[in-house]
Amino acid sequence: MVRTNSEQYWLFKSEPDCYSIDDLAQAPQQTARWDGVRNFQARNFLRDQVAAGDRVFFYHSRCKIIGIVGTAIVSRASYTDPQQFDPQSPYFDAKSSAEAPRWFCVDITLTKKFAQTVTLDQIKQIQALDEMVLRKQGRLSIQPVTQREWQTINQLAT
DNA sequence: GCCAACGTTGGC
DNA sequence: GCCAACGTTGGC
Repeated sequence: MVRTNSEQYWLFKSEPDCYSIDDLAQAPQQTARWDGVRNFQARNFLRDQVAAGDRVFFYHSRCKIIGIVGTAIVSRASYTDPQQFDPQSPYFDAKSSAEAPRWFCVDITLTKKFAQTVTLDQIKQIQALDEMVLRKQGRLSIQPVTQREWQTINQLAT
């Protein structure tokens, strides 16, 4: 994938028991570090593609109401995830070093919490969303979204 | 909480 | 560099 000048769209997954959109809403400046990503494909997106100004769907997984719960904007482009160097952290990685860091993070800022979740059930029923990465690669926690998918889901949310 | 799918690790 | 074993994700 080639980086273009225009903003790009992403979907970030989180288990709400771990970190929910309400946690983001209550964070200082409604901004949080999106860290702890420990999957190489997701890491590559974070490190190489996600840019400041890109738009993000906030997705709740492994919970009662699964789906997209709101939107955020990338407020800081990728930097090394400090938790990989902290032996106390669950995200510590002994194989990583300052010279060759393995893991990256970005900051996101809340832009909108949807009045109602756009549920996975809904997404599955809409033909325009058949090609979403979400539908094809269930386990990828950072994934690209097309402009058409972005618009379709935003329309559903209003 | 189960378990299928799939990513990662490590012995060979 | 293959692939079995293992660990994790995430919908149900």
